[in-house]
Amino acid sequence: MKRKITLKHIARELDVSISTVSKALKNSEEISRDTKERIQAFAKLYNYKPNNIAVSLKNKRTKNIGVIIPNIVHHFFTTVVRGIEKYANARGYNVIVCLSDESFDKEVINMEMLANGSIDGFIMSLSTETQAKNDYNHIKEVTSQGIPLVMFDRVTDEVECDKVIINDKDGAYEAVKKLIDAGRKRIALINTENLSVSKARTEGYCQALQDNGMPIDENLILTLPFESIDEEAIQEFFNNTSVDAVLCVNEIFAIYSMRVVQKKGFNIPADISFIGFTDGPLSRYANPSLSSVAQHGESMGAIAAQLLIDKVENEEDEEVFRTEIIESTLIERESTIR
Amino acid sequence: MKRKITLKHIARELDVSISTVSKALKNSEEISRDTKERIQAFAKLYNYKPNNIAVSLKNKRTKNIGVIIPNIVHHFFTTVVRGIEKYANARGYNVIVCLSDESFDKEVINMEMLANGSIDGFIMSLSTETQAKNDYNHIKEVTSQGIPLVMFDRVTDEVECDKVIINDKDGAYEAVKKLIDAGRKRIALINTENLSVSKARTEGYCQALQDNGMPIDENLILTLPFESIDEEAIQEFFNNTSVDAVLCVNEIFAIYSMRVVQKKGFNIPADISFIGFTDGPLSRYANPSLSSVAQHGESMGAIAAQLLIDKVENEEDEEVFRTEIIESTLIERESTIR
DNA sequence: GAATTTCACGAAAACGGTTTCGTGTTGATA
DNA sequence: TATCAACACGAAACCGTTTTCGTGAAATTC
Repeated sequence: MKRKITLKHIARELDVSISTVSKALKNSEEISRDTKERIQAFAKLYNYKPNNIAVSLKNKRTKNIGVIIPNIVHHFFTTVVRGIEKYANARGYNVIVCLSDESFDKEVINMEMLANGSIDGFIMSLSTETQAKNDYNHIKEVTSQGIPLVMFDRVTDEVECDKVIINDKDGAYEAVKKLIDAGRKRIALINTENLSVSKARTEGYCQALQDNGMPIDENLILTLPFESIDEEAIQEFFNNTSVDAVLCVNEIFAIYSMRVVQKKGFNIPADISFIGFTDGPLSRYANPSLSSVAQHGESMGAIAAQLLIDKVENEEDEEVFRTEIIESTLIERESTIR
Repeated sequence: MKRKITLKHIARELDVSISTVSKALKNSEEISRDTKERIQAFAKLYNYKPNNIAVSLKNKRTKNIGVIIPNIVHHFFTTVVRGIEKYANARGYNVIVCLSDESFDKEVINMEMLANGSIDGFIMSLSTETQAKNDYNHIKEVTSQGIPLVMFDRVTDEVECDKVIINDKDGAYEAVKKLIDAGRKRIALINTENLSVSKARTEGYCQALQDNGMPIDENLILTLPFESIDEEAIQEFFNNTSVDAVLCVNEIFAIYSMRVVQKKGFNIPADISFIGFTDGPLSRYANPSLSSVAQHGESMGAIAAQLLIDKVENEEDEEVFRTEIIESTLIERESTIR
């Protein structure tokens, strides 16, 4: 077991001081060419790499960014993480991923753990529980310490920070508009409680109906507790409600609903059209494939990472916060008529 | 912006030494009850939390574990990450996730970055490129420095370390056995190049055929470059080959193949049965739903994390390496006949 | 009352780097 | 030959902890 070599070892071995070694490895002008070459050669030979922890302590920069998401077994969030990772890595940062598991308490614990020096900044998306509770003190605590934060997707006005969101309202609006233009009259919405994004999508849905002189029928809206599928509720809904199109705020609701109506003998898209949110593998490989509002998670992640790292590396912290809005894209597939 | 408070601040404020503060906060017997109470009250009031970096430097323990996976937009890997996270968090560890993106170079870079003090140990699954190249020097380098490593799923005999795998061979064997028992005669296999798991599954497939007196027909085996679906190859395969059952080494191949044969007018499972690997959402929500060999990613992650942390926290590093084998489970759904 | 413990705390080293500043040597300049 | 800048390097502080060891004062023992 060969132990990691340190500046001290090199210094002792080459009979120079630690400072000289440090400077030589940084190619400082202060050190003579001869000495630098000796030291650099030796360091290379023994594969010297500075200890990240020591550098972090000294520089008060960890080159780590903390990412807190509600769930990682979730296509959209993974695409975001991938975007963050790629961008952050390219700028020399590592990503520490923590899962809140949709729980307020875990979100708090994770933030506190990471806030004590482990990271230079946060990227996060709120847990459902936090959004339901509407308690953001743990987040304010962190920002008030001067730790940069970027929120994405599930955000809140209660916290002042950079944000990256998709235009959920527009995305839903456009989807519903498409359905209306295709002649659909009874357009249902399946949404979810508490979630900020679900609210925005619902607004877009309503707006589109209104703008086109169609009534908003509460009976056409099914609100489910959360992404865990309440199969009975969905079946009951389609038993009692006649619809010719459905907008779902996520993939799962859509896929499951499609199966339900297919089993009831309806044809998709002839009888009922479907549009979902989150353009994941389920949408792509469903049968029929599902038209979906793409959220562009990867660019969302990249932009979030860029905002964060720019802020981290920018000395003068001008207190100006930006909200980047990413346009969603409707991907049309077999579940709707072109 | 309230800055983080340190031991030094508390010491100065309360007119004691730093050591006294440190000990008092650790409830040391050395410090008088009075002083301890004063210090603890003050620390609580100002919400003192030790700086992780400083503690890490001093203790040579970061309480971070590095996870390197080929891809995060991938159901199986995310379940593993979730298992790791949950277990690690419960034991007070953070998880730094790095993506190799199936690239050898990125795998190397990430390992080197993390190995310089950022983490106490690694959990990883090999990138395809690494498995194809068969070059594991970057990994040996890390283990030779005494950094504990646990490999999962995509592992290699070339590196001595703890491993967690599923019984891929048995999983495939059992699946094929099920198909044979159901009277299938022409059982195809769609697998992938280079991947260790794909090889094991292929062995299981062949073994099951042999054990049941059935020939291994090379024409019934389609080997695809990687998980990116080569649609043409699949279509061509089914155009030229008559089969009554298909085993696929992943979900995507299976889902896509099902669509191909459905479009050709075959009924699943009456005409052709399908079994995939990785029991993800695609399998669950496919139409028909796909029978699949479940890999139990979450327990895999948890076990990997346990092996790692046990090793990290175990002083006497007895050089004994374990390979945990997790039994896979065949989940039967609509794509096969019961 | 002197010697010895016990108590409660502080000084300082250490972790592994970075960085400022000081200093001895050299060669050039007046 | 005295002066001085340039050069090349080292000493030491510092980041925020932990931990060992030392020590003065009080309490105990003889």
